[in-house]
Amino acid sequence: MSDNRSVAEAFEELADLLEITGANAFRVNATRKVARILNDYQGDLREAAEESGGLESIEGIGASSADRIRQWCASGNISEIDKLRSDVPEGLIELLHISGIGPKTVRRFWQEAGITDLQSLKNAIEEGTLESLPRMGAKTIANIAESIAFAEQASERTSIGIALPVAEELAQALLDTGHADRVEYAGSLRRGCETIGDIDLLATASDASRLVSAFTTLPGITKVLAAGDTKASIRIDAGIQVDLRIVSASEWGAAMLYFTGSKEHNVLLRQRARESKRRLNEYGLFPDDGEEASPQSRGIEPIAGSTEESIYDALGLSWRPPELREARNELEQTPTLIVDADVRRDLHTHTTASDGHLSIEDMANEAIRRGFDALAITDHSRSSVQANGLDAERLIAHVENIRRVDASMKDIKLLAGSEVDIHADGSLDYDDEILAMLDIVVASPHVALKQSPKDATARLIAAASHPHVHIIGHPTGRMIGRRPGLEPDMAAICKAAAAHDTALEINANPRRLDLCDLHVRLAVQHGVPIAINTDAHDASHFDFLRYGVLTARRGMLTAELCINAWPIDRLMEWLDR
DNA sequence: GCCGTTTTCGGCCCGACTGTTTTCAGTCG
Repeated sequence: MSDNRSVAEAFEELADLLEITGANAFRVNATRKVARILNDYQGDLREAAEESGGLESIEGIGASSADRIRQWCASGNISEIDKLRSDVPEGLIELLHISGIGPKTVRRFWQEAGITDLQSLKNAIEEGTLESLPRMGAKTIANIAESIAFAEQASERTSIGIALPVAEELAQALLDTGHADRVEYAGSLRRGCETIGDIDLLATASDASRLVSAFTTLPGITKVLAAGDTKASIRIDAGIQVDLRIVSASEWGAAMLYFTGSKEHNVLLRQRARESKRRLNEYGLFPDDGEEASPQSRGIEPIAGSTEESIYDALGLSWRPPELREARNELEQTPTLIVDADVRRDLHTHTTASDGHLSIEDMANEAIRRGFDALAITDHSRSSVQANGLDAERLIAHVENIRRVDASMKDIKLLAGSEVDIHADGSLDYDDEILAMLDIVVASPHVALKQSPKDATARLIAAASHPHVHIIGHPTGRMIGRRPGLEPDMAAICKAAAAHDTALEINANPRRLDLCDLHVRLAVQHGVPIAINTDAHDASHFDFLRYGVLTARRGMLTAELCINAWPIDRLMEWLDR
């Protein structure tokens, strides 16, 4: 694990411990914010710690957090966390992460019922000892028991590759009931996050209560968590929670803004509204007259609210693409981000020659069907034995096949390539003379993904500096939620890639999304060319493109820097260089 | 704990829903 992530986790734990001990909520929030900032931080934390005032210059990190980070850098731990750990039973932290149980409840369980972990909570529920606590009725206890059961069998977050199609189906299902006028998904899904906690749907309807009852009786529901006049939550059998909020058309923009988040972005906007004596909530942007009761409940007319644009405009900001609403560089100028339609070709795909499911012809026809002007066939190299990688002899025959099919097809340009393994030491899996005969070389790490950051950096710099390499494929080799992959000094990789005009790939497979959004941002800042490829092994895998584009947009990628979006002549020149 | 062309102290985003109360605390997003 990288230093930055380790310290971020320490601060996350500190926030949990503070919450359980009943610390000031603003202090807890500030601590969580520090954890998030450290997690996003792309610089060298140790370097910043050594520089006088280096840490304090990062917005959101004050003197005491800076001291704690320096302490961590020097000794590997933080004394306040150690102190709290000795006071608070370790098992309480996992209770905090169960839906419906918050810090106050954890604290009461601990201090008033002697509960110290999940098991003792389950025992207390079974023995009925919780009911003696105030404000702890039978229904609350039953809900907690159910949340525990759910948490024990469900994984924490869902891949965007699963959630996005489900959200689109649900939105269509609600429209099909005839009770909704408009339904769209919002939340982390709309922001294009790689994983999502739940699906947020926003709707307009002439009869909200009928839509709520239609929603809570959709097929495939395992539990209705809440059902109010304008808001309802369900859990569906895919194990995902889905929230529906029904608003009027005049509130649509404010609600979309609020429901899309991120929470931190909303806070920024609301702070900005307050600075100019206005008040932003999910019903609109209102003048702030100092009254506590909500303005919409007092019939006050909003300044803006029907569209997101109108609200940003009234706050003196330009509309912000959802992918960039993460409270990172929010005031930075937004370039025109790449869109799906900009991508004209896929430069990393497989066929039956290695571990793909379709022939060269079938892949080419699928690419034509999707409107691509070119397709690179890049089967695995010899070391990827598990993927039926090609030795030099098979590769030469395969290249001949690709060129023969290419000659027979008018509507697409086929590029004969390879996805060449990058060995642990940075050398490649084919000799230079073999590589030289290929149209395109994608070099990817597949093994030795646990090597040290130092070795990983040297390995990837060597590959990015190789004269025959065009693209570094899935640079870290991570699998989301399963393995972290390499953790190189990405800034150093970007410098090498920029110097040698080598592209870094965003592998669009939703299980990978590698580069991740923050690495894309770094690469874009270094002017590194970026490839967005699906790594398709089958026709349906071309659908992954959208996830790659969302990740690219989160990294502020423009079409200009994306080699898949260039005019074909420019690409061919670049490949030939 | 963080922050400051109003403040170095005193603020810190805002509302819906539930379950428990009988006016509201806690949780969530």
